[in-house]
Amino acid sequence: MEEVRVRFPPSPTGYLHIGGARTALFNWLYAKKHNGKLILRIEDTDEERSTQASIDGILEGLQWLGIDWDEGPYFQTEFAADHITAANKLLASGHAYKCFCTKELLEQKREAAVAAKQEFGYDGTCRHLTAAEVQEKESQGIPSVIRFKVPVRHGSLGYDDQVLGCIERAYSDIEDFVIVRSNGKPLYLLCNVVDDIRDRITHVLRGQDHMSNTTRQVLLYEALQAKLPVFAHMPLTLDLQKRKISKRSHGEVVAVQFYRDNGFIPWALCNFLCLLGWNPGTEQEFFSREELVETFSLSRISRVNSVFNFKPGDPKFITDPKLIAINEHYLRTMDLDELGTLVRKELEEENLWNPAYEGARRDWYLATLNMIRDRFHTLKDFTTGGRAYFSDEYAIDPKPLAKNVLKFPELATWLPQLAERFATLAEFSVEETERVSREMADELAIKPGVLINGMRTVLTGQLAGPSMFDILMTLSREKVVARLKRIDHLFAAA
RNA sequence: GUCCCCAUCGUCUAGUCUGGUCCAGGACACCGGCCUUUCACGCCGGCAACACCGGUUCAAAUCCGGUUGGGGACGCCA
Repeated sequence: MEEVRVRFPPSPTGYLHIGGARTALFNWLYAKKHNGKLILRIEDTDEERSTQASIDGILEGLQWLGIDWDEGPYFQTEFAADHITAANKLLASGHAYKCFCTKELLEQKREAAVAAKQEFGYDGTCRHLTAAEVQEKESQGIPSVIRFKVPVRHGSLGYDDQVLGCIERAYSDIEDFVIVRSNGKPLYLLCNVVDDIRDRITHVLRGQDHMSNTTRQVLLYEALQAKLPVFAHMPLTLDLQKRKISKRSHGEVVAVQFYRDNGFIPWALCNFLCLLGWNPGTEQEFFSREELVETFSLSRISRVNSVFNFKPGDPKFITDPKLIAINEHYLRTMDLDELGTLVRKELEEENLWNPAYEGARRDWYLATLNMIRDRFHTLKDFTTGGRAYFSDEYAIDPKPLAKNVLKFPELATWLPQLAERFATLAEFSVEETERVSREMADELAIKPGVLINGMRTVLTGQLAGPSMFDILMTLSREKVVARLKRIDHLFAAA
């Protein structure tokens, strides 16, 4: 059987956004599923807008997501000769012609047509120029573009889309399109096809915004006498206003980098993205890589555009709530060693990493992550809300400080007294610490919660957290006693 | 103006091809309860949708037609 070869061809004119990432992911999944190859091709033929920063951003984004490619990255501009050769071939075979209409004139005509609410396609002015007329214009030095000559046929052109079914369009509705600029540089429609032919691409999986390109490119394949790949157009991702998402209008939240910078787990993003416009036909929503590769199929891609549920300025959700929920799910269920590696990066960035966490304190490190991960949302929480587990320098959140500590001024003496009892305990265990804590609350005739919650806030800086006595064990007797004793400043400041 | 695609809870979606098992299932979010030293997790429960109008049929979310709505494309961008 023919090898499956798919490609992801971003144009380096901006950062990798979630729509592009999803396209890459679907292609990657399809390649993996069929033991095929994914080709990465940077389509940099727009010299004015392509940037190196964008290329770097796209590559980094894909790598971070874990989407690897088998060939490339190829750069489209490096194959300019192929594109020119193909254009000349089309010219020679009568499938294309030189057009001398100026950009300005065309724009004028178009504007007039729009104003008059008329059709505004190319009118075919240069389509029927004789060889002599062409020669004369060229001798006068008039610049020209090369246009594809759409065949005059009755009926319509169709192709079988793997997602949408049979797509048809009347030949008469397709206008002659430019394939080479007047400066000799070939355009996307042509380059893309020439490269796909050269790269032996068997399946073209891209967004529905390319549908009209596909119709024209089918013509190109035919004229170039190349075998047509299989096409599949996936639905677009829109915002709540049903607008196409773009970094310009939506900001960082649609950029893949945003998720890396905000502590998201790469695979959680992939898992979320795959559910946007695709489903397995079962009620399964979480997939390992292997499961997703196994389950993925083009036939289950939706035909309906999906909405990225992001509300700008929402204080509770920095992005689509479902994406956050998926991230939380992986945070608390993923393999501890893997989590350890991800959290290590976060700790290192904040100078909280201790090499012993990979050695003597490995068990402590993983057990601590396991204890605190249940109520975290992102990897960032390990260095913010979880900071007190890794450093003695941590801030006390003002809200719990007021509610759990300052509200009971007596804690200024109670907590150091409790520390003293901990210090002299024969056995520093969950049971014993709880016993003496409750015992002391009894003696003082107060609710145990006063001591427990006060302790929590002093020891972790937080309003809430894991079971208090587990925290005690994790922190160690020394730290607990020390932290509970030096609390004068908390009251002094207030 | 022309062409193409689409239409189920607030959002992601199952069900549409192969009409009846769907007074429409799951997830997220939201609300309530249980658990509990806190907050989460977890568990249990609740709210919430077939765009509209016609037609076909014993029977329509499902088939057909129309309307409306949304999206995409119409570049010497990709």
